[in-house]
Amino acid sequence: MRMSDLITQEILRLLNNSEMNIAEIQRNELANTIGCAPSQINYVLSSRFTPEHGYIIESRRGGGGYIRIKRVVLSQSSALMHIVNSIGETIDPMTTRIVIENCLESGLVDGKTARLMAAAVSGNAMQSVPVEFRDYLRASVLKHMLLSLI
Amino acid sequence: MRMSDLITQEILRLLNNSEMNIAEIQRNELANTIGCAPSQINYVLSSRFTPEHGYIIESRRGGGGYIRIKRVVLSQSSALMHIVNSIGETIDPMTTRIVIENCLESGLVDGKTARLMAAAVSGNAMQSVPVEFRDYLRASVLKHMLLSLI
DNA sequence: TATACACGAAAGTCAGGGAAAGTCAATACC
DNA sequence: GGTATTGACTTTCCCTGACTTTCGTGTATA
Repeated sequence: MRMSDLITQEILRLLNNSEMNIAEIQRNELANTIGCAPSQINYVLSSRFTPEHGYIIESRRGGGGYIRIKRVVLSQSSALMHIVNSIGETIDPMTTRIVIENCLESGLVDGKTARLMAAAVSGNAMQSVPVEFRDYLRASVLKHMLLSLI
Repeated sequence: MRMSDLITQEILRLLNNSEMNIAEIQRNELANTIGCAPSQINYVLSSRFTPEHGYIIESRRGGGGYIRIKRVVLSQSSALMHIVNSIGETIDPMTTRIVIENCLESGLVDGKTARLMAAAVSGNAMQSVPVEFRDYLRASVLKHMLLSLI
């Protein structure tokens, strides 16, 4: 069995044992008990516990540091997932506006959130990057924001 | 639990017990009851109770000395304006995190909004633009989002 | 009486070390 | 060719101890 699978298994076990769908680990400790390099943990987290997979990671360095893995429970948020998946590599301002308006109308987000997202991907906000990057950037930022709502 | 967390907790407790949002401590005494080096108190104050975080510190040395921590309460819009103005042309991920956490702790934004903003300016979201633009972009996007809340 | 000075009791500063997580490029394994 | 794995290096955060600065007070002296 592969190391990455062992690590994945262990994290899932912790998540299942938790009422709150939260697993908190110490990187070096876990790496030790499993017997792998600490950085391997990062690899597993960044390849299998991404927001796209329905997980949120937060961490802290230094003494008493930790890594916290939250599993997101899919309910009506699968609608958001659907929207996220429908957004490609790039998105133009017009389509962006439509996506946000749809979210608002379908009640997935409230007015305040919609305005916030619109502000984040507005033309004004993106003037500091060259035109050729903007559609990529807009897609990426929009997707990350939508995922954060899950 | 980390010492810095204990100290933080105790100061917050004192602040919450105070009508005036003022906590007054004696450094050596607090260090003693908690069981840490006195200078550790300074560390906590300078890392978690800064003006950026919405606190003002004043102190006095010598016999009968003290440290006074004041929590500043601003109106929401002026506080947001203040934060926006304090953000320059560029902002690095670290400072960004502090700004957003600050907004959260001071109640300017709720948890959901904080997560949304963090997602919008996360490193992951910005991978599609070259490194040299990211700090400019982050500043711009963050400011636009904050302004949209007013 | 008034001034100066000494001394102790606080808080402040800073360099340094240790503990943890993050990053990345190179390599190994399907 | 893509996925795993590692190790070296970096960054962030925590904590301490030695030393410095500031303040109040008591005391000696002109």
